[in-house]
Amino acid sequence: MFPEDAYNLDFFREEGFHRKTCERCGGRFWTRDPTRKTCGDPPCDPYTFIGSPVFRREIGLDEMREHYLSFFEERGHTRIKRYPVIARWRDDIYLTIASIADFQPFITSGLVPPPANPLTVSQPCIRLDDLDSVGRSGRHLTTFEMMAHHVFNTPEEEIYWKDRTVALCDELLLGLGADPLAVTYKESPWAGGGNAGPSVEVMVGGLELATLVFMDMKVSPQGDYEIKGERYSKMANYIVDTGYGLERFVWASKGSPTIYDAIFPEVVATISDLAGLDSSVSDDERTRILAANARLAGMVDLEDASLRDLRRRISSDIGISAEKLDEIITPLERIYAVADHTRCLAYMLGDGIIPSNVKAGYLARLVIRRTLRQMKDLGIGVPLSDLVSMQISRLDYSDLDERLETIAEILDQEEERYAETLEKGRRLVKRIAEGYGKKSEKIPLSEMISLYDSHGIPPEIAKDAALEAGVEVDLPDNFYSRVASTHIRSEKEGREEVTIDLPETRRMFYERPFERRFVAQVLEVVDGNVILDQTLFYPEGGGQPADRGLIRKGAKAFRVVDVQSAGGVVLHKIAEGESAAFAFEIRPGDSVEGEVDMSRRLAHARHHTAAHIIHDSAKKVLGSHIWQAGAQKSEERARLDISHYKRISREELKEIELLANRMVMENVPISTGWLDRAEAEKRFGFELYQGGVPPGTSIRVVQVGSDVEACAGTHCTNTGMIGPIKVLRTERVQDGVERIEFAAGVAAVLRGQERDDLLFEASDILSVPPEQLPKTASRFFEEWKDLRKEAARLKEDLARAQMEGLTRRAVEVGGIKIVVAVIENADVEELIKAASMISGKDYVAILGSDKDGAKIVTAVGKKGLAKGLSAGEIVRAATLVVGGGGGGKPEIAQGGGPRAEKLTEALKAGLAKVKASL
RNA sequence: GGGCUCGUAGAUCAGGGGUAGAUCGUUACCUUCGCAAGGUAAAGGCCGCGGGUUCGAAUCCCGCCGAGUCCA
Repeated sequence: MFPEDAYNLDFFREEGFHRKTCERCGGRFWTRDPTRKTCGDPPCDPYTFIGSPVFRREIGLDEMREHYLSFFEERGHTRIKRYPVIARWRDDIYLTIASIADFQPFITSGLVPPPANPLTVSQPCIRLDDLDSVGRSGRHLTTFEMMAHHVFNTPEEEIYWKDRTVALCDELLLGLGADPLAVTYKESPWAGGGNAGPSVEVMVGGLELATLVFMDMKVSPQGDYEIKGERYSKMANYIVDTGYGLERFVWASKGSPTIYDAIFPEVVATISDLAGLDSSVSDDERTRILAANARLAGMVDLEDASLRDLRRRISSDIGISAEKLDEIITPLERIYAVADHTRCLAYMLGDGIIPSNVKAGYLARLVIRRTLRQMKDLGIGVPLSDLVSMQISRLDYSDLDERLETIAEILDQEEERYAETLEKGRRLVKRIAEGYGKKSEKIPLSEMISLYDSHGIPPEIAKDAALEAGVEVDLPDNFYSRVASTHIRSEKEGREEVTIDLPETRRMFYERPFERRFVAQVLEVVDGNVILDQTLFYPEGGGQPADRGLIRKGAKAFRVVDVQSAGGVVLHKIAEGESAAFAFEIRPGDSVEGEVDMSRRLAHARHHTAAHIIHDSAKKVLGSHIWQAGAQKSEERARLDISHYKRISREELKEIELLANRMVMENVPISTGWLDRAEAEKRFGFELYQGGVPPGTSIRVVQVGSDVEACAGTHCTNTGMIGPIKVLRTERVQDGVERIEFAAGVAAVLRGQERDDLLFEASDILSVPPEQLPKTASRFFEEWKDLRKEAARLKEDLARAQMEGLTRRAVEVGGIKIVVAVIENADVEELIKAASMISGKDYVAILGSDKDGAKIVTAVGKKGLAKGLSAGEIVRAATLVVGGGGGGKPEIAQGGGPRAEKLTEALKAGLAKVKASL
């Protein structure tokens, strides 16, 4: 735990606060009220603000946000713009879940200075953890704005720490008209994301309005403090991390029965209208029920089981039947959920998340489908895109019109797709249900899990469809946890960080990008890697592969096969067979000469610059929702993955290619340079970070025409240097991510030639010029299909003719007529046709052919079957002779073997088998 | 990043080593003054693509392409 004095603030003492122990939960808290006995946090205290607001007057979202931000601005904080709700700068989370998430990991760790200090921001956050409670509890939201002020203190400079933080909070609350005696500060150790520290929860009227975290520890196995089972030690930097719930402030100011009524009453009203909500319940009664619901729900965690208890308590509290309560409250819950979810989608899609089956996109789809289900239950007929558009218009996007258009298209497509999935699902369930229905069994749980897991059919919908077919299902209450338990979790392997205790290698490839040779001093040789004081070798990074080349000492040359960077130190890997000699030959302190394979480097540079151009062109052709989702370059080709919600058409692709080549022909210079991070972000925004966020106070910014990216790669000096750009193909790597494969420079010419070769080879085969290939190919294909049908018909005719001749040559054994014959040049299909015709005349057929080895087909007519003959057994006896095997049904069977010369003998063996069986 | 499922006729899907099927739709004919319905018949298949195993692959195995879905 923290030291005893962690919460002993001068502020509390000076203001006459008392430190107390809650008589319900035992937690410590601070209050001005000498008579207070409980900490203020539910369930120790109930909601008291519902119906009796804690602030002076009602304040809406926009006004409250502005009030907060200007309050802190007036007190020395710099207001900064909100970050996107999709955390593109993080690789550990998909969504921005707190204001502090904006500054992790580099700013909190001290690697990068904050954009301002101290600062204030109102950061929209999305948390989907309590999705099930949204709409039901009266207080849960998927999306909320975390208003915050943050301070980043260093050992050199402390801006302010605990006292001023709490003082500011207190001033804010009292300024809004909160009763000083009603405000309590509850002590609560905080830990998360590898950091920890003391925190206070700020409670008013039973509602937690803010949390003030004093982050001053980090995870450390040998640390002195233990919090929630992990050991922590003090950090040099210490950070004020506050979080004020904008929506809760608004709710507290209004005292409405639910938070939803407080923050977007007009959206709730619109959705109610669309749902044609029955207004037979008086507003008074509804308010009473909701207030009771919210008050009680505030006291408990919402699990499915406890929801039922909750309902029972409410119905007895206000004296109506549980059924009646359900009838009134369920549609309201759905309306609230839709109001919340559509706002969540407005932020998600507005900030550029493309729905997908993976990653952040999956979360968007999850919310979309949930919302669609709720809308259907409510009987809302308008498209989801209408509701989301209404929500987006409330946000402040500068390019609203283009966004609205794209988002409407995305949502309409999602809605249509979900309908298709469900329709397909219903058919599938019906088929499965019929299968179990026949056996008069229930549909087992395993089947229900597979329906959900593999086909996305929610169990409720599956159940409905099954009941329609008159089949019961096995559906336990804990269905979803059963699904979860079928997924085995695999532990992620942490990448080993190589730390080398040497100064950073001087990287000369930025100033002298096209210089081949350099002289450097050897600092160290480790595991076949050489470390130099400076280098022209580019280490792998940003999708650009490592350079190769030579390192020379005197007359001896060693091949560099890989170059990696570890903590700023560049490692040059020497070829396997040469590293022993190298270690012997070259020692720390030696002077060596390096030589970079420049044709490889140039190919990489061309592909890298071309990737930026393709990205820019794609954005122009497809829309501003395009983000890079990954990239990889090689000498031969490169690929760029971009976020896009549908397949790129041929036409669009051609347009992208054309635009890219125009940019090349314009031969504009490419500017690269190091910029202060904060300055770069201010000028270019988060669109800089297409390839991820690099660490460091200054970042390298590469500008190619209108495309500006933070990028550490080596680039051409002007676009003309790239040479031609040839787009090769697109691929859908995931739902919502399209891959464009292309080649640039020499590689583009070579790839073009390869395609020409294919074209010429194909036209040579058909003896037509390339421009006639499509027409000719389709003609050939049509003709081939016709001929195939013709051949089948002819084989039928031929078989019939054969049959007539053969039946005349039948032998008779024990009352069964048997045809044994070789049909020259017949394939298996012909043999089968003839044999089945012969057996149709109630003969036994044993036919063979020596086309491509021995082929034997046997067939048995009705009479033969009655006597116990089996075509399968006969063919097995015969094919054994030709060194093969065969089988089939009793009526007809086929087989063969490699030893065609023994065909006649084999047929005899077949006949012998018949004789033996009779 | 991991898991699961599916690509067979225009559509929806059976079949899961041994002659490619059903239903709907299409076309023609019968019936009718005409239409619908009904009856009869026909047309319509590189069984996603490429390898492998096998006497034989739509079917089994591997790879690829395309689609769907659940989870982190």
